[in-house]
Amino acid sequence: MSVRHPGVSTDDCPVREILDRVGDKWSVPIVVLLGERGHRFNELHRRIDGISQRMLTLTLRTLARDGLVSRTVHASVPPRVDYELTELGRTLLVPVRALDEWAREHRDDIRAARQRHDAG
Amino acid sequence: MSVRHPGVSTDDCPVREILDRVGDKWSVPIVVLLGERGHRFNELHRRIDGISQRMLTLTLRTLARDGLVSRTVHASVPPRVDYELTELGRTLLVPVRALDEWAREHRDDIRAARQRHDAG
DNA sequence: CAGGATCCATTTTGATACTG
DNA sequence: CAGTATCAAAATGGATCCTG
Repeated sequence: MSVRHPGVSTDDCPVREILDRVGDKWSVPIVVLLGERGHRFNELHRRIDGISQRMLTLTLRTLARDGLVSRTVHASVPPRVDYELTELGRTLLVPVRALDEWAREHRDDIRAARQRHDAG
Repeated sequence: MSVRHPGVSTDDCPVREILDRVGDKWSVPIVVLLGERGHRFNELHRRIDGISQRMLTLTLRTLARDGLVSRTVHASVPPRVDYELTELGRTLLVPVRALDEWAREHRDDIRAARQRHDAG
């Protein structure tokens, strides 16, 4: 478990590698919603407050590229595209929810720390 | 547990709030190293591959402001400053390590998905 | 409906040189 | 040793308009 002279580079720090992928502004909200159930494009657009069409497109594209989200085009008029988590994406929900739980438990601690800091 | 019409805004999504804080390029590596033991400034600088003095300073300052890291100045010549996780910071280590574990287990899956995607 | 294409503003990060 | 200060580059995100 221990290493001798552990530098932390991106290569040695897989968690940084995944934060480079889902640490952006919109990936986690998308993953969380898709964890609930599959969604269509505009459904996500409506439910994610503040996201632009552009960022929704880009983020979904990256998530699909990384194998976390699947994109299913139904040949119909009007077009219909469904997004859902892949199996890999669903495994990611576990640590994401752990982080979410931590966040809910400790957001006030962080806010309080900030206020103390900014006051003093 | 369930909500009726759950939009996802930053306010409703605490996990996004903490990713805004530790989702940057250097916070997690720093937290991980400090989770091992306390470190001095240049010790961190040496162990974190590629970080600039400036980013180390800025990131440590933010982590301290958020109450995740403590900064202890020893009045000595040459100066000595020790950084360590606060108790709050240590609790963060739990979900961060969960994410780290996920990353170690699945980084190859993501890489493979990328290659498939970029090939096809 | 589900995007694509442009252009622009902001944020984040890095390089470099200097200091108590 | 542990930072500051300044400047520039790069990544990220948003607004707006257009289309199969």
